[in-house]
Amino acid sequence: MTRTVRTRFAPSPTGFMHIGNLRTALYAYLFARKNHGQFILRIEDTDRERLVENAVEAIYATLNLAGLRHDEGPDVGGCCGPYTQSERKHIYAKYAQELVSASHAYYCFCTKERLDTLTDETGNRRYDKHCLHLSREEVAEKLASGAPWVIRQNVPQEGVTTFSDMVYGEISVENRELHDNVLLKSDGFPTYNFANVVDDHLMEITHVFRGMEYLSSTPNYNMLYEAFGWEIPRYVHLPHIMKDKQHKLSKRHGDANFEDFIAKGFLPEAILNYVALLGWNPKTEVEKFSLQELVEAFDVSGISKSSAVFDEVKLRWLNAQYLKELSPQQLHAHALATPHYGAISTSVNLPLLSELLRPRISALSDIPDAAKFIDSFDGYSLSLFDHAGSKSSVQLAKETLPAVIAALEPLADWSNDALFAALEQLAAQRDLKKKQLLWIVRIAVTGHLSTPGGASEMCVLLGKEQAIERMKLSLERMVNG
RNA sequence: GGCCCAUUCGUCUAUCGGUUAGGACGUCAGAUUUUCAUUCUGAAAAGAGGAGUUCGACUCUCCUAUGGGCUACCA
Repeated sequence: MTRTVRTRFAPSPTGFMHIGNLRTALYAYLFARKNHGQFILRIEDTDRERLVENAVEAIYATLNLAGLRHDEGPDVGGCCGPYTQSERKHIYAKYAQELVSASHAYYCFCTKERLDTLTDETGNRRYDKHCLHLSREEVAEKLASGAPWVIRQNVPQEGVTTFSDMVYGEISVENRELHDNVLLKSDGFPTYNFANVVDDHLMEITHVFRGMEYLSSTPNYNMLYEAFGWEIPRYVHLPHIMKDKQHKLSKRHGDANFEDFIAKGFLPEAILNYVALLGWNPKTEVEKFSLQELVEAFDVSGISKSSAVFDEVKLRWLNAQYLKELSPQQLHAHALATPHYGAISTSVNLPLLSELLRPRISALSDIPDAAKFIDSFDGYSLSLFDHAGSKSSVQLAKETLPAVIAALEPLADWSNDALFAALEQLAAQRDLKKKQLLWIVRIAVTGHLSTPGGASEMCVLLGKEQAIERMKLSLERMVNG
């Protein structure tokens, strides 16, 4: 009988959520959901020096934003709590003792100075099992004297350990390459190596999803499982997400965390979708997946072994796909909720602006640039009127603009249709190509090469008064210039 | 240095011994268009190198190169 699938996401609260972590969480979540299992959140706060305030809250917030609901965790409880490692300190101590009793671990009293002498010429340090050979009496004596101690794993130095990973397959390591890792630190907290094994077992984790940096230490974990007589979980090691071919995505280099991308105006579902595809292929040509669709499509066999470079350009494309599917009202709501509408003067029809912007931006942060013409109009370069594609020029603009103003000023109906009809008619009258005239009007009214819509749309957006005024100003500059 | 892992278009990837090596983003060129954008069509673009195994290798094996990871009382 197979056990219920249980996966976990076990971040340390050392800052915000970076993209690699998010993907690990995603895969663990997808796998659990796909297999009707449980997804557990565990906080690994055993390194007291690296704790960052509010980092736990940030983890909850991010998971929530991403829609990765956990079934068990510090905030929601569950059968196998507590889910914060610092609250489980006594548990690790107990299990460490158990290992000591069975000679799978031992007390070590070596000082940092002694340890430093163990560093070889290549800069490597390898513990020499010095304290393993202490007699029971000597250990008791040192313990009683209050000397600082740690508990180390007693790794056999002969033989080979082989394990199987669901992504990387069979991997073998010579035991003599393995170290007597510290299990329990002198502050009484467990190391990651130890806490992980104990917790994953106690929390009945069946599938361990984690970065491939743990591949080399997996034999150590397995020896621990074996020493306890516990069932070894299935491993799913994940390739790294890279900034470029050489460098891992790291928060130290600035970007690359989920919150930043949200702030830049990417939709959570687009980020998740993109990240899911980095290192995993769904075996179809479809690229757009909702979270639910990812759950259905997810399969470990599609995870690749090699690392993937994070490509923001493709993320932008995917995000644009999501943006286009939003209704104008939805996009408007999104835009208003971000700082990107902050700088835009309220003199224009903002909902209309949102609608015009929708097919033209790939992230909400594109808005300020796209809407710049609204608040910066003076002093644009008149050479914008010169455009070969539409056979337009400053000279032509100078000749035509008075007629445009004359035609539009009396217009009572300032709708897009009415404006477009009027301009079309004017073009015919003056024997101009529609394109020529529209180019002139659009530039005259916006002063920008690229705008979120055509001439008539820009007139509607700005409103009659401002549109006419801008045309007059543009004309004035041409005449005087 | 030692050990572990990886290597297909610029990027993400498909191919799990026999394909004109496919798709997507990006790029470029055309078409449509009320600018820009969207949309549509098309093009350029790849198996790190070398030995094997095989009738036949991108695919299997080995070597080399390159890149990454581990080698902490960090996770």
